[in-house]
Amino acid sequence: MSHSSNSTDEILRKRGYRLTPQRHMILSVIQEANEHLSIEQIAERVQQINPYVSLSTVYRTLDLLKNLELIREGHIPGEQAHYEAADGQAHHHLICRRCRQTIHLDTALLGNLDKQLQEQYHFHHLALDLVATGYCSACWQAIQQEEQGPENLAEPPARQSQ
Amino acid sequence: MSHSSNSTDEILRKRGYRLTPQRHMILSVIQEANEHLSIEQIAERVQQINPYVSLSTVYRTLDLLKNLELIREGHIPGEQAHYEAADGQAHHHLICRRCRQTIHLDTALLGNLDKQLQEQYHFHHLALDLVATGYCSACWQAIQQEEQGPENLAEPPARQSQ
DNA sequence: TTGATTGCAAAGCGTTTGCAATGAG
DNA sequence: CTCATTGCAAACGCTTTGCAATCAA
Repeated sequence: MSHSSNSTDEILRKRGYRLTPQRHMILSVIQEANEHLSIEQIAERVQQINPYVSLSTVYRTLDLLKNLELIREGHIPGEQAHYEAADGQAHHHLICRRCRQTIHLDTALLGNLDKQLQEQYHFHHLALDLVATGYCSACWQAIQQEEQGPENLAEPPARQSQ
Repeated sequence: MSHSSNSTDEILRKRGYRLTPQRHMILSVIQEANEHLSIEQIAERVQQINPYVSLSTVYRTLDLLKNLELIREGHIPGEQAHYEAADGQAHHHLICRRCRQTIHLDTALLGNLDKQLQEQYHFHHLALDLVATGYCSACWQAIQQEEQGPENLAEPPARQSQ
């Protein structure tokens, strides 16, 4: 629970930026969350403290903090981008295409992939974002059912007749 | 170069859909491309053949083909979704945050990750989409330069005098 | 006839931008 | 003073939706 403050201030100043109250609030909100937050969630929480912080400022600040690598940005198709403190554990997502259930995957799953890419392509400051989609077991079963439903009820043992 | 046609037609019909000229064109365009295409690119190519195909149809068709798993959808932050034939090799992306240079990564990089997830979480029909971002070596050097550029040229051993 | 499909235009929605006002150095 | 930063409202751009017309079974 001890975060940001002066060291953050220096990081910004070194690059010619200021740690304004808005920026500080936004960063704090992200650092104090236990999960990643969407822009909407961030704005909500910030505006709970100061209702006059504008959405544009949130967007602009998120972009800045991302470039400074103080926060990480993640993406899930069909959802707003989400953000988490850069010093926390990164994680990935496994999503059911049908019910949208989302499982968080540990970064360890990808092993030393960053190092591999770094060495092979000479990229620096790598950040990985993996999204796996499929059908969870419940939905998978439901789908099977539906297929032998109304229309295609006739599906005899022997398949592939073409 | 031999694709779709009758078998595709059956896949659609089995689920109560029709293989309309529009759908066929859209799928063909994707299957005949050597790289993944954005919605815009797909619409462009389709409209080159028939200028009266509407954008909504492209969107609706893409969504349908994706659900039928005839095509795969991929995402790169800041770009439109892109599509490729489901029977081709999947691939991932390594992107430079500064110059946006994009390198295509082979699926092999992720090894048996799908199987792992399948076994551990009992998900079916898994599709993976990995996006790695960082700074390419050229940009990385450029950034280093800038940091000791115009402003912060004086970087004497002892700082923080505020 | 019935239901799927399409084109068009309008609506939606998240994000970005121009600009004047504010504030720190 | 000068330049970074902000709030506001307008502009944007991509995507979705309502609806009447069309088309296949």
